[in-house]
Amino acid sequence: MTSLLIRKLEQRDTVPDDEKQDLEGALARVKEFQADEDMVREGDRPSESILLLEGFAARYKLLSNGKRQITAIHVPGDFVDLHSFLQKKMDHSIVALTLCRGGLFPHENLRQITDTHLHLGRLLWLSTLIDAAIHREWLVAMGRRPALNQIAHLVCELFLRLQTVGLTQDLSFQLPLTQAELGDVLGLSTVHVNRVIQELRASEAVVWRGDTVTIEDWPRLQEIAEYDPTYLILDREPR
Amino acid sequence: MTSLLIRKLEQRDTVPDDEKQDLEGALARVKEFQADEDMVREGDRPSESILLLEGFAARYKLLSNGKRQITAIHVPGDFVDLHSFLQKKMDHSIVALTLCRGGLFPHENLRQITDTHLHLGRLLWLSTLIDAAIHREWLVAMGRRPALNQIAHLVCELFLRLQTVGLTQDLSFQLPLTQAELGDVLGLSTVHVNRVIQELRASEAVVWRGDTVTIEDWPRLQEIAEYDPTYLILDREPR
DNA sequence: CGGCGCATTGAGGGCGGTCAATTGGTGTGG
DNA sequence: CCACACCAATTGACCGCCCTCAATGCGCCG
Repeated sequence: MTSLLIRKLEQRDTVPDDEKQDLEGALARVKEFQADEDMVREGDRPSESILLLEGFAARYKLLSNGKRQITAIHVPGDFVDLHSFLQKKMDHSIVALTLCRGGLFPHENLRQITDTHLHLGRLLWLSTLIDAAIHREWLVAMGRRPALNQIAHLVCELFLRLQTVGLTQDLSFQLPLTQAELGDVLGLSTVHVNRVIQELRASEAVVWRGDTVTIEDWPRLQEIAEYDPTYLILDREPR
Repeated sequence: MTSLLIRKLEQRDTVPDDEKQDLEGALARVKEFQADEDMVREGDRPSESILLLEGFAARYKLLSNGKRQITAIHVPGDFVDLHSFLQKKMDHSIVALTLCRGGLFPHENLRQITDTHLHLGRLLWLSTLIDAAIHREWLVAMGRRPALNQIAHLVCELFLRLQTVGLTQDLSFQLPLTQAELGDVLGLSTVHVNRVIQELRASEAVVWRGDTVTIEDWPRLQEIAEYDPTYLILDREPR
């Protein structure tokens, strides 16, 4: 059940067998979430953290004016709310964007394996640091990049993150988000997302039809996005 | 030297004396940074992390078009680059916004105290989670709030963060950032920052003269910002 | 076939950007 | 004590990216 998470961790460091086994053992049960169902809600005090096994999920906040901002997109292999282990009270909600399966890790189990395996604990810490690094990259994109570059940046990021967990096919991947949801990610209106996607298509860097995104010209896309993947920490070294 | 950090941690959990002592012991030396001097640079692989003892610092990224986005503001008591302990390679730079003093914690020392004191390790993990929560809040503000609300939100946040480390006087605090730097924080132009600050003054929620910001009407300011401090995790409980 | 959700398009408006000039405070040298 | 430089704050004019409102297409499914 934890193979995608382990694959993600092994991208950054070697993971000994005993750590893998105890990690697997810490998973208590699997729960299914319908599309558009909240997996965790703002204000909750979860007693377990959810590892996304299948599907796409998003962290978000709602404002009083009815607007929504998505602050993270999660793909299989990501812990969607590992931070609740120490943060205790949720400051935002998490929604299943598609049908999702989640592996539940009781906080007491997480406590036990991180106390036992200090190295594994550091890798879990690292995975929350990667989340933070992605947040920063989105901040840069939202604050200082025009919409076309911003959306190109998102495509680059999702491609690499999905590739890490084996969810790409050659140079294409499934992106099951509506344009309205993309707008909530990028801080744009649905209408503008639509126009910018058309502009991206016109650049011929990607083919984007329905849920399928295919990168036709990676150098060109990377140039539009001014993309540097350092923040994803894709190098394996002792941590 | 570590009193402000300890104060920050004690806001979230009790810190036993032996943890305090070993934390203090892990600080190797103190270094001074001039205003506008980079404390750490993108691409660096620091062997030590810096605890900000005095002054204001900021994490930022530069884009090829010459624009800059600040992704975090750090105040005394904050570790500016604790994440480099596990992340190894810096994906962004950190600049001293004012004259700063920083306490240097060699990563080997951090490794030792987090291996020895699992609880202290969790508190340091937590402090990086708070950084991430702040990133998310900024994402919401940049993506979905108009500039006036966004800047009001920043004022609320900085007031509470500075209050935690005792750097407020009653309802006012020093904010030694130029309007250009605030623009880089908020993703706005200098000109617009200026206009929005004037608008905020006109609301009579704050008095903002030079470096000094005084909150005149907290409820009104909080309402403008739609401010909920949950994300700062200001409650003390076992972690 | 009709309903529904999502993508797409058009028209018009506003928030925030750029460019450029002016003000004002502070520090320095004559 | 004043001239000058310098930096940050402020203001004005104009522009454009992106927003809102609203309608239309389009594929899927009961």
